[in-house]
Amino acid sequence: MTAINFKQIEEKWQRGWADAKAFEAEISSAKKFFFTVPYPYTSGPLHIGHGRTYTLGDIIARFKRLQGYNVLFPMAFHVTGTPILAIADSIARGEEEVVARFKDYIAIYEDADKVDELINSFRSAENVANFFAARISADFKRMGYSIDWRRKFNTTEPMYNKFIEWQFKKLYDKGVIKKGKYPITYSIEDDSAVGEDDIEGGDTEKVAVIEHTAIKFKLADGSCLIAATLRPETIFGVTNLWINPAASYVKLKVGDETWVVSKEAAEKMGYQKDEIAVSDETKGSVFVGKIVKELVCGREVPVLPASFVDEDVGTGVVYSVPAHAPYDYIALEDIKKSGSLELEPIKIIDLEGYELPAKEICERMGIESQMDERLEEATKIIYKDEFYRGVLNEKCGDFADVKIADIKDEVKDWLKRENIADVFYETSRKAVTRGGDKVIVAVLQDQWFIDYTPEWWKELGHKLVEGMTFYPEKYKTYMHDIVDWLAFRPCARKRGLGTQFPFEKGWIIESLSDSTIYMAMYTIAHLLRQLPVDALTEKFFDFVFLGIGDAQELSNELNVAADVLNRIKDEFEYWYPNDLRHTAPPHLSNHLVFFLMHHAAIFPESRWPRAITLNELMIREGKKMSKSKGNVIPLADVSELYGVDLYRLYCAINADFATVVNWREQDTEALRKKLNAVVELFEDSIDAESINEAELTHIDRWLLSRLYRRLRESVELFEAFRIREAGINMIFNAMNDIRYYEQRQDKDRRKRIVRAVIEEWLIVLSPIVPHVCEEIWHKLHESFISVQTLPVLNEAFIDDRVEREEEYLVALISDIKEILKVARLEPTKIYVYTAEDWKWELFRAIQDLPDKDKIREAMKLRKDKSTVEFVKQVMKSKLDYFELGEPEVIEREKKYLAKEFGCEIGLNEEHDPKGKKRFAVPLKPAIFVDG
RNA sequence: GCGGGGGUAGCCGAGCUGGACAAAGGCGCAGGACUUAAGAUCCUGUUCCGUAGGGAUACGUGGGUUCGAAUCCCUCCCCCCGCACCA
Repeated sequence: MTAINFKQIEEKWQRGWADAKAFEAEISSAKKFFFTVPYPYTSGPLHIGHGRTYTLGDIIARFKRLQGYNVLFPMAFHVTGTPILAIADSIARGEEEVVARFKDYIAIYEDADKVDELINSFRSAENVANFFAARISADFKRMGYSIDWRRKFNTTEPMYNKFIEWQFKKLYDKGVIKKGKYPITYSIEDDSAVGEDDIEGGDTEKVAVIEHTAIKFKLADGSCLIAATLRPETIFGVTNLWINPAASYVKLKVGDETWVVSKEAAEKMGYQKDEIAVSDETKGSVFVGKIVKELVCGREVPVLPASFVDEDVGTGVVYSVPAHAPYDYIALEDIKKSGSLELEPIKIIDLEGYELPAKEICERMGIESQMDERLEEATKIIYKDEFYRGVLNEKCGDFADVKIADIKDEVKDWLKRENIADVFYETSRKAVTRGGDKVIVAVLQDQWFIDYTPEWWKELGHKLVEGMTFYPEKYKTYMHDIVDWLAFRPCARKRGLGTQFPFEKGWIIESLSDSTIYMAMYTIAHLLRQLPVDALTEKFFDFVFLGIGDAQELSNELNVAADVLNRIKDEFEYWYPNDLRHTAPPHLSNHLVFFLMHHAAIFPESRWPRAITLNELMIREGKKMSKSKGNVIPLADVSELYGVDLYRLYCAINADFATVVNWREQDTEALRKKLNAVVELFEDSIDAESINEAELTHIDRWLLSRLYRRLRESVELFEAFRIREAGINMIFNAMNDIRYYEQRQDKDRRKRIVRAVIEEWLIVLSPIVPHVCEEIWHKLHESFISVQTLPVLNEAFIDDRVEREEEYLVALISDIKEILKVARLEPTKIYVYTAEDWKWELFRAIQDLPDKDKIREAMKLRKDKSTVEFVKQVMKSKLDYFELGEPEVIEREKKYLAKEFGCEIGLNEEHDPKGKKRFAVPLKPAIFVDG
């Protein structure tokens, strides 16, 4: 027997499929199945984790093909957005880390001598995108995915731009494209918004926009010192303000008020507020010693100096609550040490376990200096504790006796209403762009949004979700929640690759908003290429997608033949809607919900998506895969390292959709052995002489029954997307059946039995491991297994009786073994006693009765003490009733039993020295061992 | 915080619409078969007790519901994930 060269057959059949155009889908009279997975973003190589989703997708597509569907499984590439641009910019700037990373990426695919030239070309975003798009499509071909590549496109192509414009016009007409204010992370230097990809370390440590409350404290001259805080509820406990004497402060004209904040804060505010004027720069020391009035209770408090105040965080002014803020407490102690100041903390929060929380936490942690880094930690502990467990006390007016967690927002809103406070946005941490410029928060005054809040839209969304199938099912409820939660979403940006926003110059459509109904493009992409871009007008898409307008009129207008227009429309109408979208749960609250909502808004119900399946992610050796950990295996290396079919099998079998797959080297080895065993079994059996029904023995029939049953179950499992169970059934369980058979029979005969089911087996298995199945199939047939339809399984061979007889035998053997083990006997003869007829009769009569009635009914039928004992035994043994000619079965298998135990077997003989016979119940014979 | 998921034998991991569950499968470990040997493969065992097919104890913790709970309800402890404009 020759071992299969996996790599060689992968290439052979992939070429074969491509040459035969096996997966190019055309309109036909057959029932269609339009299947999509998300197009990959082409900013780098894909790894085995990404591969899981695409692989399971391909398995589903292949299975649907077996079911006789005309399957369309297309693919495209996502290019729009900022990351690719950010990468190209970084490389153009010569950022070492990025350059090194992309050199590594190139080296995955290309020879070392080409790397420098290619990395040079990566200064252009387009080249980055094209390079990876080409490599990823090669990867996908190497994974054996059954994709129709003719419909490939990318999201920066002119025809795609036209399509997106159309989509936005439809939404605009519905009145959901709106303008409004919105805080974003922003670079002053670049004069533009910055995303996670633009920020230094943004992928590992996110930068969020945090809303601070900026509270006004009135100086004698009428101007206000503005102190920013995350804990506005503590305003009741303020004892003083802190200011950094060395830092610069400025006056700020805001409306008819004058504010004093740090110079840095003033600059930030310039990006958050309309029309403010800056003047009068001074040092913080100028304010030290002044008295300000807090506007809640009207108390007067002093401004004191503090070195911990950072002019570049918040407003550079902090109000002090020494009872509850460790920083404030320590700073106040310092001041007291050096002077004669009479300030005592004002306690406003009751917290179990503390008298004065800030004081006690510092004492417990041994913190004494303003510069102690542990102050940060102390602050976190107190903040959290007080937030969840703390209650505002009687000093807090209307807010007293309420938990902080429940009152915080109300206090904030009240302060704003009373014009005591304003909003100031700050980044969650200090951050710079990859180019080294400071990241601040800016408030865009005219951001474009999609407004998902209209009632009509929510209703349609829920209706759509309700009518869909989700697997795993739990995601349906979850999706309803997401539809409710979805509100306003910015849909355009100033920067990035993408389609021009049609309603205002200078904006690009944001890259998730341009990926919502793109499945529709697959149906017609290959045909649109033959048309001039100018022809792709709003009316054109209205005609194709919505059936609005007349082909002839449109033909005249666009100068495109009417039959071409009709052909395009037919193609769309044949394939749409999307029957199944397979993806991963992280997409639920963004891409998927937009996908659903936009379909609901734009298309009629008949074009709404039908089903969504989702698989969890993949980790490796128990850890998350990430480029920073360096534990990523590129998809491109799978064939070389493992073999594609092994990888596919692992994805299919290792975990259900809802479970994270753990890629473990040790497990891949175990699975490799298993796959090899299956392949060997097929190869070994394929040439065996066929067997005809008359020749079949009991155990032959048993194996056939098992295998056919497994295949039938597997098909059902596939249909329910339970691919893992289907795979286990056809690989592990079936192999166990065969091993068992080989123990009972000889190997040569096994070959003939396997030969009888081999074609069906291969077909059902082929979605998971298409290459090896194709290889073996071709020893019998010319055609591709990948385009077969499911066999009609020979149900007649699925035989309950045969299987139960075998179960009976297995149970008997295991009982005998148990006895031999416990009694430590070397048997000389084993006596088996089957239940007498009267027991069987009673057994049948009482099997369906509830336990409590069994004895009474049995006694009615047979008045004898032994009846009671027998019924008790039956109840205890919990036997499942079925008819079986016990003596016949044992008689038939006497030889096998004798061989198994190496001694003679006596069946229902008189010899019964220990009186075991009376213990026999139906389906559980009594046993006596001589030895 | 809001929302979601989870804790199962030495390890990974199924089961979780309550009963046949001492709990699938894999790995590991032990013994055996095969082999000159190694590897591969196959068989047996892998909580405790038991000289007759049985019993006891077990599925994070502590309670509860039930004739019966890994599975349902509650307490507590611990772990993981998402929270938006970003692909």
